[in-house]
Amino acid sequence: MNDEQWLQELLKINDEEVKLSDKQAKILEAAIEMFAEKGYAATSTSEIAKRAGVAEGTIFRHYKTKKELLMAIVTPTIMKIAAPFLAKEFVKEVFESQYSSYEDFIRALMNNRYEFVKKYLPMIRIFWQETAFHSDIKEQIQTVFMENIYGKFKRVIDHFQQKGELADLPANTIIRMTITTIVGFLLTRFILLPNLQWDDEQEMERTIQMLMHGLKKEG
Amino acid sequence: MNDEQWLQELLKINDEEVKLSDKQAKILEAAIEMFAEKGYAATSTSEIAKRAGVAEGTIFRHYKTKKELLMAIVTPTIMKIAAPFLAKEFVKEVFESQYSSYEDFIRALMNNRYEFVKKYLPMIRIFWQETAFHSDIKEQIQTVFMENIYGKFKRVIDHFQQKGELADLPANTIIRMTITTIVGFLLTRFILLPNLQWDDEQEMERTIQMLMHGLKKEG
DNA sequence: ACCAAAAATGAGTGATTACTCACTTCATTA
DNA sequence: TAATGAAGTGAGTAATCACTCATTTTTGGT
Repeated sequence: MNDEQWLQELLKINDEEVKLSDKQAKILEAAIEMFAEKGYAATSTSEIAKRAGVAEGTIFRHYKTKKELLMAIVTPTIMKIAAPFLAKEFVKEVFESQYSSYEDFIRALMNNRYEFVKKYLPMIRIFWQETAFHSDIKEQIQTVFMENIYGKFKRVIDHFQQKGELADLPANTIIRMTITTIVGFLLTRFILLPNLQWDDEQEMERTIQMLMHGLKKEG
Repeated sequence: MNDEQWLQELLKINDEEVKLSDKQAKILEAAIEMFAEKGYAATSTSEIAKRAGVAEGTIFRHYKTKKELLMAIVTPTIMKIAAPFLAKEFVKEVFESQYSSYEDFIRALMNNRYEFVKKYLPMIRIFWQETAFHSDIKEQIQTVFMENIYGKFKRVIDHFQQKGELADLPANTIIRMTITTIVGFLLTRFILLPNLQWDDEQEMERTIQMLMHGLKKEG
């Protein structure tokens, strides 16, 4: 995958192709790098222009404001973060064929999001950092979660509770604990303590085991 | 507790009393509020001065740079975050009397940190946000963790593993999962989704139960 | 009441900020 | 190849930035 393909893949929503001129791609790349490193507020448009090898005016030809540049990066990425839940056949696949247990489902989810975070780490950094300051980003995330993730996640949990695999805790609690555990691992692994020696496969399997023992039905 | 007492309590290290003039306290209060709301980089010293009801020059009489003002807030707070582990008798108390099980220990720890986060929420926000950008803050946290927390935490886990209460996972893994679970709950509760209707006591107990089932020795 | 030291002030500093705009260069198609 | 619109440019703008310093005000000891 060449330098621009990954950007195009990240930025396209609903398979709409994104036309990016050479300079535009350079601007986005530079902005992603610098926002991730120093944060949005501490990064100046002149720095972005310099790193992108572009005149400062060129940035404002494509994006009316600096904030609009941030949102152009952030908005499509929210969809990619939610990706595993977006497919129409998602629930059906979980129930009928692909995953015979909640454990398998969690394992697939974790592996999938592990690869995603690894690949788009700078983007994740930007979220981690800027969500706190921009309430509109936070709202977008919450909207996507409620409209695309929550309902499907709940049905998966109902399903495995009825099968007697999961404890009779409220679905909200199980969702929270599952996400917290997965996100907690990924953030620790890639952002908080990336320099430790990690045996990723083993640590993920242990994490899954601890989550499953914690959530399984007793008896 | 009046307006300045909580600040003095937060900022003192090793029980050294902190002398804070009226204006100085106002500056710190204003800075904490604004850094928490908008972030360090997006907060100007003139805004801080205005909110503190103080001339801008006064800030720089007490703190040579804006960064020094940030560190004056952050450094003592790191100690408070680590507080439960700092007492000399800590390990002894855990082993001999106070906690008869890892579950009791975790419950006490979680309740303690719950009250702390609730009380000093703006400070926690500042950490959550600025650790990403200031490597010196991150290093301070890691140093305090390694020197004051890690060793004691490990001994507690060794102890309860020998008693057969905890699974034979590596101590590092158990520490990571325990902290991730507690921090995950507190951040979700107070920062990510503070507006949900939380039954704190019940949700904390569920969280502890899931963690303990996840970590207990099988058999 | 007096004075010296400490604290507080706010106008002023040069640097940097996000953003504009008149202009040039490039790409496409007639 | 000439025409046209889009893409790109960079000097220029007012506003704001962190920080300074000469001056004034407050404080505490006698």
